[in-house]
Amino acid sequence: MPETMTSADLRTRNQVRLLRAVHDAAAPITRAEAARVLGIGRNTAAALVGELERARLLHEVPAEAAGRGRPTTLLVPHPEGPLAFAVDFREDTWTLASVALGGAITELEGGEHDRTPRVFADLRAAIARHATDRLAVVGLATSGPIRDGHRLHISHLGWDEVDLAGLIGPDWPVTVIDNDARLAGLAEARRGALRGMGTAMHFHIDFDIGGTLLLGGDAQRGAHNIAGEFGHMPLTGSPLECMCGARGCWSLDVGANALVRHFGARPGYGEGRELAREILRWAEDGDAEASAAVDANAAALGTGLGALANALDPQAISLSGLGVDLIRLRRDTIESHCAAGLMAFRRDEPPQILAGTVGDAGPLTGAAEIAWDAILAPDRVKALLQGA
Amino acid sequence: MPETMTSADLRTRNQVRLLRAVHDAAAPITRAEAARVLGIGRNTAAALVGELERARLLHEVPAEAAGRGRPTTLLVPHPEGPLAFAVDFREDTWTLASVALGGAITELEGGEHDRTPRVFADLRAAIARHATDRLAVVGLATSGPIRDGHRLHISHLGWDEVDLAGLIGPDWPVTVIDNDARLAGLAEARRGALRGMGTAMHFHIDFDIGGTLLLGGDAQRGAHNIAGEFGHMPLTGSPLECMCGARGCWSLDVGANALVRHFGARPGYGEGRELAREILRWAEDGDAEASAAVDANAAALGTGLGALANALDPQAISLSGLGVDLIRLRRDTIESHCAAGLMAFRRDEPPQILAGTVGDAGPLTGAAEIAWDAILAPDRVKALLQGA
DNA sequence: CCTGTTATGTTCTCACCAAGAACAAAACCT
DNA sequence: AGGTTTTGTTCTTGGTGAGAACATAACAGG
Repeated sequence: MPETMTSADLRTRNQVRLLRAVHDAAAPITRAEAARVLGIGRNTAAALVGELERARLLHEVPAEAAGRGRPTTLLVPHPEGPLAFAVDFREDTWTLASVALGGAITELEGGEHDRTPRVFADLRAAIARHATDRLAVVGLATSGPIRDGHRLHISHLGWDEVDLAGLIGPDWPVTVIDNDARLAGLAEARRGALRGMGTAMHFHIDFDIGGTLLLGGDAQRGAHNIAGEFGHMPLTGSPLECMCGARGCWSLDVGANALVRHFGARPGYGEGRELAREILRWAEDGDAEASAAVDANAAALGTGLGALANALDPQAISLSGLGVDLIRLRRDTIESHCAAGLMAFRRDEPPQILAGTVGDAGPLTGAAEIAWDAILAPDRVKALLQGA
Repeated sequence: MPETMTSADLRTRNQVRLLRAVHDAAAPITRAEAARVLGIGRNTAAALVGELERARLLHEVPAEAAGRGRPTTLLVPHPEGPLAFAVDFREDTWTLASVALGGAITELEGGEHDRTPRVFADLRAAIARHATDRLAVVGLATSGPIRDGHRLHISHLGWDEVDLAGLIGPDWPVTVIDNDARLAGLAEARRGALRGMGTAMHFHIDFDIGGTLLLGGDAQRGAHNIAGEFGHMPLTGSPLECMCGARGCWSLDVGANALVRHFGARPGYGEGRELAREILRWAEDGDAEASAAVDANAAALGTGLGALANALDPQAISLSGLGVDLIRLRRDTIESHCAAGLMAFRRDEPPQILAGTVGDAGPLTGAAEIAWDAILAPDRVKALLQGA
């Protein structure tokens, strides 16, 4: 919302709030319910919805009566309304999906790629194959930090400061981009295990640890858009040098690389992920060596979480990727090491440690969220309303 | 601002914005200037100011003409308008000050105390001595975490979970309270070295390290109001056990306790602070032993800052307390160790490390800010306007 | 000293907004 | 079948900021 507000902006503001209420709700809400939630009168709600319907942003369908009272309507996405596309761009695959208001995801297409920036041309082509005039914004999840929003750095693809302006050109639809770990956290905050929490954290554990601090349902980005490298803090006393250039990083003790290193394999960004999964399976089957590796991983994970909880005081911490397995296999180890790292006075109220509920769809879901954030920006909604 | 807004709330919103513009400005602004800043018309500004003047929130005084054009008025605090009182409650002294809109501080009284919660009765009495009906809100800075906003824990006074409800009773004026390190950071963000920065951090280095993450000019509080214990993360590999209950805390290597420990003195919360200052002086005078202690302190400080910058990506980091001396004496050591702890790709754009400019007045200034935040809350402003 | 320029204050009209009251409608309950 | 409950609809009303037109008070320059 623009700082300055005229009485006309007030209307836009309430319409955005209404759209957000529809988008954020777990299930479709009725018009009367929306009026109650927003604290506005039924008459005003009717007027707002009417305009939004004409602008093809909302659609009213009869709601089956529930109890007494005159039947109302359900607020659902307009069948000809704007759509967000979401792209989950991974190590060697990508997925393109279409996402309606409310967050319903329809997978459109997937593909593999050759790990070169040429893949962006493929993505553009895939988007073009499915795009209609309903496509409003593309949200893209990628790994690696995206400095200042356009300088992409994906170390395991060997992409060093690739300029997104050269990849996402003027022929693209409006595109917003962020990194996968942050978007996975955003997805948990908006639609998953962290919903409704004022202060929370999320960590995605893959080769190493990426994460984000979530405040009021929004992911923090930092001054240069590269916040969230919690894995590169020296929290567990490792003596090793990290690929990132620092020493003793938490990620050296947690994640696929750390698991693999326990088995003497040289950690890197090749088959490490498969081997790590195997190690987890071996540990589950009782293999002693594998169990020790998983124990160490879980312990280091817990230690780091405790340290971070001291500093940032999250209500809960959710995990995705290998973190889900570690919770399943070693919750006690994680929690006891977390508690040991907590300041004593915090131990009676430790952060909840949760497995993410959005799961593998985290980056895609998060990408959809930032795309819809862009669509539901006041200025854009205002333009859509005026155009109609 | 309430989520729900009627057209009347719009007026309040703009009046709050106007008051904030006056409060936040470095120097008094004119009415025409305020209109430009807020993006409203001169007519609207005149109406808003008129109501605020009647409500004794603002006062207009003729501005000496600067260049051409019809002379305008300066917006200054109303001579009979509300005042905030700010209290800086320290280890064994306290200071009470009165703060007008705009942030001008008038020290009223100071005192010593016996380190027992009885001091709160003294504070209440001091406030009563100076209070008039202009007193609106008291802001109080204390050390130690304040869990859930009311459970006070000051380890070096031996206060363990003292309930503020028993100390700040219903006979007190409206009082807001927060801890000194966080408020010092808030002061830097609002009126000091961090002004205008979207993401920044502040650390107050005393016996140990307290700090806060500052986002958009506001200090983060966490889920239980106990965020900011950055000093209790194991960032520098210390093998020692910390008084907090964890192990290896950063604070074991940085701050007065760490300096004192270098000299074989048992760190605690007694004369440590004086000895630490002496060590700094000896180091300045060239004493080798003291220099080594200061070197180690500065190195550990830098290492920790680098780690935190990886995670949170602040634009700048400001320091207060001993941190100011460490910057003065060992900026290079701090910066080189910070750089070594940074991920390599961050090193060409490291966080600025700044000495705080609010200085010793940080907690008091921050306490005044949270008090004025409470006064300038939309609901309160609305009530004041209606009462007039 | 007079006149034009410039920035601001002031007044008035206007489009717009949400609240609220009163009434209508459509379901359920007994 | 009639009362109850919830929501939709309509109309009036008080309030808000924008914008245009004009007034005012300083300065600058001849």
